[in-house]
Amino acid sequence: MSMQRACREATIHTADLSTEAALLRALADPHRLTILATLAGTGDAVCVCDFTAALPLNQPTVSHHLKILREAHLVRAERRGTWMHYRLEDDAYARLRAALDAVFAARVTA
Amino acid sequence: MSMQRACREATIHTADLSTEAALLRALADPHRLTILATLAGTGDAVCVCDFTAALPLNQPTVSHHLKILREAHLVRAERRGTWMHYRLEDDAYARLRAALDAVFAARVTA
DNA sequence: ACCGAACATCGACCCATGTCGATGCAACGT
DNA sequence: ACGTTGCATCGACATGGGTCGATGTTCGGT
Repeated sequence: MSMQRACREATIHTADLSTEAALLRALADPHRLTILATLAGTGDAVCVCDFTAALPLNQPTVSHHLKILREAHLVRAERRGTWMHYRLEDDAYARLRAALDAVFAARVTA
Repeated sequence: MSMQRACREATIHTADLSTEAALLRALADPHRLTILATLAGTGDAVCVCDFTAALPLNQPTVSHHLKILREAHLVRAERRGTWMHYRLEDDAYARLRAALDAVFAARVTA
């Protein structure tokens, strides 16, 4: 036998990462990333009309993406008269960082 | 007029984030996260047979997920006789961190 | 050379998702 | 009260993605 009999057994990660996957799935779209980058760039609330004007999407599609980000608790909506303004949730970046670390800082038992 | 006429214009982020979205889309699956967490946890190469044994998926599906991670340059494959072993790409975590920062550290023009 | 084992690929299926037009709803002004 | 405007929701459609069985490919052993 010139080589070992079989591959050594490896300990498969057992923790459930479905919540992290759900959070990351909210990022898996270029238009949603553009929305988030805009909110992060201004650091302020942005009107929906600005997104519908700038993005190559129709208004219902923009609302759809905003809803996904809202349900992922990455953005928050607030009324200002007729207009809706969206801003980043304060812990958005931290929660995404934590999700990444939950995957890669998984040096558990060693 | 009791309130301002319209919402102030906001500068929409113009940079193309499709590559970042493609990278993050490779993460948007709980089983792929489990694979990555296992590779990060062991810090070594892991045999495909370990994944097929531990994951609630059939062998072709595991190969499919590994292919997605491979094409995203997050993992690397190497033969050891009959067995295939996968390991994390060295810059996997850094590239994901960079993708996140490309979105959230977008305080551009100010 | 043959066979078996490990993994990749293929084709198909089904569900999730991005997109849009049409419609509904809420708020403001007249 | 009425119409208008801004946004959300609905229904429909097309595409993409996860999953699996069947098959192909590569390698090692006999």
